[in-house]
Amino acid sequence: MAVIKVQKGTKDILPSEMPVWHFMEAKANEVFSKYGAKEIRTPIFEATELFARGVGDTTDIVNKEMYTFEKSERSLTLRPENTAGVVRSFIENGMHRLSAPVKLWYKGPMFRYERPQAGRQRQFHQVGVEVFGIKQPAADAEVILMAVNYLKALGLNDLAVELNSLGCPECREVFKTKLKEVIKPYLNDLCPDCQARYEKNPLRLLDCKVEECKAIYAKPEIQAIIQSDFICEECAEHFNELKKYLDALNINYSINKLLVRGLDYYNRTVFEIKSNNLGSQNAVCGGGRYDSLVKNLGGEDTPAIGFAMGMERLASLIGEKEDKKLDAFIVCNNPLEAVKLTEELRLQGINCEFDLTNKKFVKQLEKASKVAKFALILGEDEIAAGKVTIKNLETSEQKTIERANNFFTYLK
RNA sequence: GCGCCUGUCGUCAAGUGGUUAAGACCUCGGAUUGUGGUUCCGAUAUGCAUGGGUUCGAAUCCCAUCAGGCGCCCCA
Repeated sequence: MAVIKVQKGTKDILPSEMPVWHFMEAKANEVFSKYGAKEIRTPIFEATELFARGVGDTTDIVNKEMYTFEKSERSLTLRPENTAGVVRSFIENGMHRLSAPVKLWYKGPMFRYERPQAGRQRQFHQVGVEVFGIKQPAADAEVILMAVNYLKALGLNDLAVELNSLGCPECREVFKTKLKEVIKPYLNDLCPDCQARYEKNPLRLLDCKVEECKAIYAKPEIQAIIQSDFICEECAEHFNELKKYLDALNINYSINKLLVRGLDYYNRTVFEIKSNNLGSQNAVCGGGRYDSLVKNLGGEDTPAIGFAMGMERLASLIGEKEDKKLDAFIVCNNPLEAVKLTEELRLQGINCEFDLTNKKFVKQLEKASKVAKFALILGEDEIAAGKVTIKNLETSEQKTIERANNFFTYLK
């Protein structure tokens, strides 16, 4: 019989890995709650159109990476990211009428049909935050702060925050035009990808990793455009304000003029947080402002900003976490007494097990020493006397107490 | 979609053409009929991803397929 295996690019998260995941999830709730954010869970599939209109149909994510299927003549898609879904819910539930800001956080699986590699899977998990209703740069600062403090709470240092401003649609258009103008003479020397980008999404040109292209973009007249502060006065003001906040909050960051996020909905602030310990896929967090998305998806004109983090990447930076041992393992050769005592202890809030196969005493004790902090010995003598012997498996100390006791204080 | 690398027990592996495919961990059983985890003994791959081919002989060489890893692209 052929064995059925996990699908390419997907992974089981095994019991041994769960401590790390519980840790990430608990910290997310803890940290984001401090900022007044509430958790939201949206469906794993949505109308395909949501992503086409939301994420943008010039992006790779929408063009070639979506899991799309038909059902009852509807086109549905497994979510490749969660911002579009959260925005859809925000609109559908009239959240623009809530007192701004509306701060939402989420965690869950996302799906992209890509070639898997280190730090990249087809089903992966993101944890993220979206803040709606505030156009002031204070919101940008707070969102970045939430990301940084969450990473800190996970014990991750050595992370670099990169920042850029894409400007608003108007000034971006001006920039695109100028950029295309100055690059035009070299168009034929660019790599095929770049030639396509030139038309589709000129900002992405700057991301190219091909040496020949990089050399072209390094030319003085092109650098002059790239490094120029092309953004309009209002956008520049917004960006400067943000930087003031970050400085005041002692958040280290660097300006990366080449930072262009791959999703179409971003405007003004974009940021990324990178690690040097991840190999090729080194971004743990990406985010930015998306002031026109809510309106584009049919909602009230509502500014918004958010970020998402890849939880598998976080997990690999956090490393292994020890699994907790059971509080107690019951050593007893009378199965009826064993199951009764075990249930009594569970009602007292103690995690415990007994030997379902009723093996020999020594075997049970051996098992106890592997899986539990304490062995509770309930032998013929103890049963007759209404007592239980508690053995600390690390120190080997043991004492016999009345069975009527609450064991919680002895075992925790 | 493209390039490079890799597939030997549940896990980590040795083996690079010549008899029964090392070893370690895990698991299970025993030494040990109420005192364990650091001791000792034992059990566990008729098979080396799958299918062909070369050869007297293949885990080992060749081809194909499949799977995985890494890199490009893109992103978390």
